[in-house]
Amino acid sequence: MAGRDYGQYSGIAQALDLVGERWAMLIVRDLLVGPRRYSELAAGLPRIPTNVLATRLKELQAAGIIRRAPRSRVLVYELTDYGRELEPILLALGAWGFKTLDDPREEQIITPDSMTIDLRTAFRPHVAAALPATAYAARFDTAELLIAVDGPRLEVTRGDGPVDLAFAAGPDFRRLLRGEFAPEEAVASGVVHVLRGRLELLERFARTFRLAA
Amino acid sequence: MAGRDYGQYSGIAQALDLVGERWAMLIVRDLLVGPRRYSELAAGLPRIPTNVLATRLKELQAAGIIRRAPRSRVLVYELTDYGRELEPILLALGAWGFKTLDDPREEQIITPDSMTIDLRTAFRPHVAAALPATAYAARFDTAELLIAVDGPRLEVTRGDGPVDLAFAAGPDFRRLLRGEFAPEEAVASGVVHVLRGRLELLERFARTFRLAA
DNA sequence: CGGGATCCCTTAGGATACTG
DNA sequence: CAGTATCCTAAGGGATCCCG
Repeated sequence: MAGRDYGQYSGIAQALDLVGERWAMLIVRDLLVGPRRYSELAAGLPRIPTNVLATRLKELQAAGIIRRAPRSRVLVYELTDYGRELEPILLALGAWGFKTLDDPREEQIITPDSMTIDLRTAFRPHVAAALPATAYAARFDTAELLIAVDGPRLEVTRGDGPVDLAFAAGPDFRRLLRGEFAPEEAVASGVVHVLRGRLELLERFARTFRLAA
Repeated sequence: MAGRDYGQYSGIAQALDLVGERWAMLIVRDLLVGPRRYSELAAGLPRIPTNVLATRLKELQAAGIIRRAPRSRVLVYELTDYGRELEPILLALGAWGFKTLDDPREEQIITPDSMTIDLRTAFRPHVAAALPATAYAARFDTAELLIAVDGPRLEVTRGDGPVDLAFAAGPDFRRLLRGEFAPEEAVASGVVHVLRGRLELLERFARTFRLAA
C-alpha cells in the first residue's frame, strides 16, 4: 500500500516515508487536538478526497502512528504514543510556516482544529504563568473556540462557557499574533471586534499568544 | 508552478505548501550540509527524476528557501536564512524517524550528506564537551566521512586527514548509535571493524553520538 | 447515517533521452 | 554541467455509490 519510498537509509527519509505523503501530516495535526471520527477528519480537511483519507488512515495505522481507539463505543482514530511525539515537531513546523503566511486568500479556510494548533504554537506558557487565569471566546473566520489559559496551561475547546473576553477576529488577526499592532489599533481598524469584556484583556491575549514575523 | 495547495490558512498547511511536496525536504536536508551543485544534489538523491529536481529547485527558490549562490564562480544552490531555520525541525524529524528504522533493505543507500545529518542529529554536545577532542574516520555503507569533535562542536566533512580512530560500520551501526551494544561486542560480532586506532575510542564515539530507540 | 469503496479523469511523479 | 522534452504510470482529485 505504501508503495514508493525514498530508498534511503536515513532518519529523515524514514520519517518522510511514514508521514511525508500528501495530507498525512494534516491528519496528524487534527488528531493532535483529540480523537476524531472519520467524518470529523473529512470535515476538517474539506479538500481531501475520501479515498485518500481512507488510504492515509490505513498507512498511518500500519506505521504505528495512529490507531482505532479501543474500548470506545464509536469508531474514532487517535494518535499512538509514537504519533504524539510528532507534536513538538509539527508545532515548530507551524511556527516556521506561519512566518510567511500572507493575507488569507478567498478559498483559504480556518478550521477549529487548525486554529487550535496554531494557538498552541503561539502560546507562551512562561508569559501566561505571570498573568491571571483568563478565558476567551474567540472567533477566527468561522472557527469559534473557547480558550482557557490558567497559569502555564492552555486548553482550547469547541465548547461554550463563561469567558472574560469574547471577540471576533477578521482575517488580519495574524498581525495581532505577530504583535504588529496594539489592541486599541486592532479594534479601531476593525480587525478585531470585542463582543463582551474589557478591551484591556485583548492586550493580555496578545501577550499570551505570540508568533514571530 | 506550485499548483495545488491545501487551501487552509494554517501554519502547518503553509509549511507543507512550501516544503511538503515529494523530495523537497530531502533537498533541504542535503543543502543543510552545504551548498550543492545540481549534479551533486542529483547524485545524493539517485531516485529523484531530473525534471522533478528541476521543478523543486524552482519552487524552493520561489518560496525563498533556497537561492542560487551569488558571486560564486560555479552555479551552486544554498539555503537562505529562512531555509536554514528548518534545521532544528528536520533534525527532530530525523530523530523521530530514526527510532523506527529497521535493518536496511537491499536497495536502501546511505549517502554522505544523509549520514552527515544523521550524525548531527545524534550528536550530544554536552557529552562531547567533557571529552577530549577526537577525530574519526568512519565508513557507513559506501559513505566515508571525517568526523571531527572538538568540545561541543562537531564538524563532518568528506575530506581526509589524520584521525584518532578509523572504523568501518556494517549495516547494524544503528544499534551502536542506540547504545544497544558495547563497543567490544560490536567488534566481536563483526558489526564494526576498527581499521586504525584504539578500541576504547569506539566507546567514546558511542557516547558522543546517541539516538534513542 | 457513518465509514468507507468505486469510478473516472487529471496531473504529478518516475524513467529515459536529448540539448544549449 | 544543468537542465528540457517526452512518454508512461500511478497517485491525487472529485463525484457518486454502497454496505452494515
